[in-house]
Amino acid sequence: MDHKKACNSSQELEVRKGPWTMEEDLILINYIANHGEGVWNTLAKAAGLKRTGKSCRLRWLNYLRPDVRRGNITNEEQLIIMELHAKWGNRWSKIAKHLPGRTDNEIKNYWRTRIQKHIKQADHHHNHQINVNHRQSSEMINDQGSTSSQLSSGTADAMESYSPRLTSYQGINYMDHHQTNINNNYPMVLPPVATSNIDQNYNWTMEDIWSMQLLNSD
DNA sequence: AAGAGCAACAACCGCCTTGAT
DNA sequence: TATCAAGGCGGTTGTTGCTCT
Repeated sequence: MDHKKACNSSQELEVRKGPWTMEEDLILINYIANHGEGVWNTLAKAAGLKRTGKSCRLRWLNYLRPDVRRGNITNEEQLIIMELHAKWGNRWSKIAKHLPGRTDNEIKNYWRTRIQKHIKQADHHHNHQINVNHRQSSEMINDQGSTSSQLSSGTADAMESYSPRLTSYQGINYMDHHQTNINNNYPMVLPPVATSNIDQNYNWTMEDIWSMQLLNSD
């Protein structure tokens, strides 16, 4: 009795972390397809996933949802992001609502890794020019005093300063990138639904997985 | 060819809010 | 009204792949 209880509690404590495997993704997709979203902790247990509800929710919202758009942030989207960030600051989920298919996490990463970097570079360059030309008034230029709206005042500079590296980055085929991740991280054990489609040269995509699970669901 | 450094992204963490009891 | 669980959000970190030397 007590022993059984101890075993159960130790099993309950076993929580997986880190990258999701393809198996876990398929379990989550199938479960949501059949039972719907919501009550994530219960969902995680019921689906047999050794993940927290939070982890399941995040994985679904940011990655597995069929309507998630991935990669290739367009120039229009860039402008919207910069405009809305100037308006609202780091309200990523609010900004994401104005970019259909984009997630707050993706926008946040995009901002931090690219836009913010280029704005800082542009500000630095701008400040340097000002310091050279107007040393006496340099105390008026203060990085620490930059608010989000002030940062956004560097928008034009930032857009101008987008490096060739960024341009080439925009040309990256994200699905290829993702396929690489799948090949590296996911075990080569596919569920029965997928085995008939296994091809050594076939690159699996989430679209494939999603369409497969739709075909598989009754 | 190898390794160091960097960029990009996925995922986790902690805090806050909200809703149910 | 107080308490607790779940969800939502923003910040941060870890991992991976690419580029450069």
